[in-house]
Amino acid sequence: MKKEKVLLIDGNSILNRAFYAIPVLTNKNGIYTNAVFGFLNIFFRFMDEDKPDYVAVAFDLPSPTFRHNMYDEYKGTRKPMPEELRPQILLIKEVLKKMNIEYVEKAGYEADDILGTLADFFEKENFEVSLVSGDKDMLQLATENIKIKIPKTKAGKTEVEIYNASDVLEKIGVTPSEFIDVKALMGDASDNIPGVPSIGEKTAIKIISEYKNIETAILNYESVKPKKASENLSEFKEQAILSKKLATIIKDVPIELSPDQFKLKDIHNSEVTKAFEELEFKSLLTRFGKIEKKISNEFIEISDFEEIKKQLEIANEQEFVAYNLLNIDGVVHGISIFHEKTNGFFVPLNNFNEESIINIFREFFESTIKKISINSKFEKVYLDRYNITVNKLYFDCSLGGYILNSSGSSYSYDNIAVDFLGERYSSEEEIFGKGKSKKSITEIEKSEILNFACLQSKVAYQSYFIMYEKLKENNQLELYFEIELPLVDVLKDMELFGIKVDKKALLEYQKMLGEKIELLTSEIYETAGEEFNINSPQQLGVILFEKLGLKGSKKTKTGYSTNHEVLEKLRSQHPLINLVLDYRTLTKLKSTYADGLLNVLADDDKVYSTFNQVITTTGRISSTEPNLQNIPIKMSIGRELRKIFIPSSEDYVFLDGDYSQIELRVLAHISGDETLINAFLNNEDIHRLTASQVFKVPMELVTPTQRGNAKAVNFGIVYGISAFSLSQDLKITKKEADNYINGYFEKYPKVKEYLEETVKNAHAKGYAETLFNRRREIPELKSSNFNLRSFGERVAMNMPIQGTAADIIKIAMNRVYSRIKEENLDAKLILQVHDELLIEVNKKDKERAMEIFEYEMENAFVLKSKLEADFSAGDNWYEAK
DNA sequence: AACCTCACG
DNA sequence: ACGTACGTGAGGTTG
Repeated sequence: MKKEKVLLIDGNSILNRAFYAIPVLTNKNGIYTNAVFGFLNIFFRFMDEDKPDYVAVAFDLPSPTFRHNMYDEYKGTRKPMPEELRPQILLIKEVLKKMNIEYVEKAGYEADDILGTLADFFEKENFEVSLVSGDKDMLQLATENIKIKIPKTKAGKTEVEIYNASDVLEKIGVTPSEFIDVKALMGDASDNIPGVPSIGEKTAIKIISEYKNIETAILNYESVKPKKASENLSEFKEQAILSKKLATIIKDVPIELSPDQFKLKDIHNSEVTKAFEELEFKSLLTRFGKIEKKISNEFIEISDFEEIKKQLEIANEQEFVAYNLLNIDGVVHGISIFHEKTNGFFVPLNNFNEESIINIFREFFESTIKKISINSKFEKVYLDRYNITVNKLYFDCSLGGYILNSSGSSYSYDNIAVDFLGERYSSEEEIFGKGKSKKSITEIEKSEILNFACLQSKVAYQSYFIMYEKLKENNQLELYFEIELPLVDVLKDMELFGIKVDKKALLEYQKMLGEKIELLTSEIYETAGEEFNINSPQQLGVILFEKLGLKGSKKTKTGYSTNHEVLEKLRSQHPLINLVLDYRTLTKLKSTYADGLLNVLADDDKVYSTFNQVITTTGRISSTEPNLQNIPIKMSIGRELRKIFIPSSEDYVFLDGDYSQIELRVLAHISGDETLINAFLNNEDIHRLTASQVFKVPMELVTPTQRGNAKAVNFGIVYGISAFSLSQDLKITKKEADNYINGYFEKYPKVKEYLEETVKNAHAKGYAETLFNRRREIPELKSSNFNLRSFGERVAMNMPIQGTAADIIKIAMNRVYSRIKEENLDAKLILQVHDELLIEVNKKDKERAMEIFEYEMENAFVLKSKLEADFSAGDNWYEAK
């Protein structure tokens, strides 16, 4: 007969592990839920994988009356439990009760001992036992019938290490019972097992595998190696014996046990569903069938042209219609449509029918029906190749999700469905896989593709109504409809137009770099006395700090730090350093920029970047493939690269507009600080002014160093300043940095007030916001972890400043874009670099375009501190800036 | 995939 | 006492 299976769970250990693996989560009532959520995920994973018939969970329950025994004395020094975790112990127990899962606790006993007792009991009852814990200590319990399973988080995925008795011997090198002695020798601070000094895991395993137990090892301590271990083994033998007692998990906790009480029954009941809804565990609700919809025949696939036309006629009568282009890695495989009057339909595309089918949809796309979509910029860019302009794109759900909370990881339909509909559907990754093993669409069952495609437009349609209400409630409709949605078209045109590259010049630049790098490489090998991979920080570290013995190394997680800051300090110690620094500069330029740009250069000698509108937490846009927002400018050799970016033909020139100090102006405006506002109104040199204020010298006597330091202070203020970081940055003492900051706040008191107010507000509301009501949730503020909380506070100070600046330039982009259209100018907005815009214009329209450009940038919004920008024109990006 | 480094605002 | 700047994207090495 097949053995019955029991799943034993180390409640405290798994809850604890889950707590630290998942960022702090709360439901809308502010109840902490991350540990419970993580626990349940692990629990259900083992339910699915092991399919046990019986389940038991063990918890610690220390008893106050036990305080005086030796065992508890050692427990006294354990760190207190974080405030966010404590209530979750009760919570998980409540949830387990609702799921009819039996948990076991006994005053004065740790979960370990209860698990030992349970495992032993079930093994004797002839069960197959799985024991899940985050703790290696459990390995001593492993037998051929008791498997210890340890979940480990690797790269966001949970992998499980499984050990039976022979696995322990194979992987650790000792038997399970010998593992007790290993642990006793090495000790464990968190369990307050003293161990034997100087013996760590490696030595302990070596000793025990040789002598089998502590007692024998002590008897033969003279022959134990290494010497230090031998001495300590003798000197601390009592401590070693005591450690063994502490490390031994007991198997006879006095509890009444019968298998029946642990038999699984009715986990998926309405009580649990209610609890999960309350806790907002939407992804877990799926398994309870409540929300999950096994969609069968709900959606239809259509290929017949006449039928498509008929369906589109119905769509044409609706007020709102959601559509989706099924996009897998940039390739469109079909179109789905959803609205009130249908269940949704999907039209597959292939190379042969694509053009004719899209032409059938043309009328729909160009019609005045209000359209709802998820990733509309991609779709607009795609449809442009058929010369289709989507009209009345009314709502884009990815933008909606982003505005409602900019810290989301992605706004794909599955995430939107969970967040706004409380429904869980398979993500692209779940269906197709990822990386190398990503499946092609032909490998997926047709019905699944049908579902996947139709659900996207269905989710878009249904989410729209919910998002709209939330945007309204948050006062974000204007941000949505006046700023973000119009920007889709601006960015779309920027992506479509691209930017022209002087390929010949770029190739020359690449060649020049290649030659210089080659020379430098041999020079470096010669100076170092050997060949090594200069690109490897590890190898470079060995050369610098071991072979050459240079002083002043800093450590990273994996070895020596060799970053610019460290190398800079070493400059004078060895001629190799300068060579390496130059090498770094040149290889960076070559691989990231010269090679990188050539790799993405299209046949028409243009690069077509993608501008992502829903990535950053502050409201900025980002640029990828290629990233055109980090083209070198600070160093002259890098800056040269800007000469390769040119207008698309001879008749055109670049116009460049660059906001001056937009973030500090925003700070002046929001805080209302008169000194700062007046300085900006008079276009004073703001860093000089700050220097004169902080260092108490007249403006004209400010030294370049003072100005530089003041500039760093100004930056620091915007980033959410701390004296420590400022001192690091300026290489001064913390005390001096403190003085700078105090001096700053003394002279700009309203800034101080504002920053304090903002942090206070963010604490109260849980989010920070810009002048235009863009929000960023900051859950870190609730953390009991000092670092996380401090980070939250810096973010709370920075986000409104960086974000408002981002809002303003977006407004400017929209206006410049529409003015160019209205006045029919032969001009294109082609680039945005956070505080800078680049326009390409036909020389005939240059003057008018410049007028509009200047006006719209500087009047995008009225700041008390004024918006100022610098403008110039040129035949390439280098000249135009 | 994680980490380090470095380009920009 | 804690351990730090804010926001990005890309290329290279390494386990």
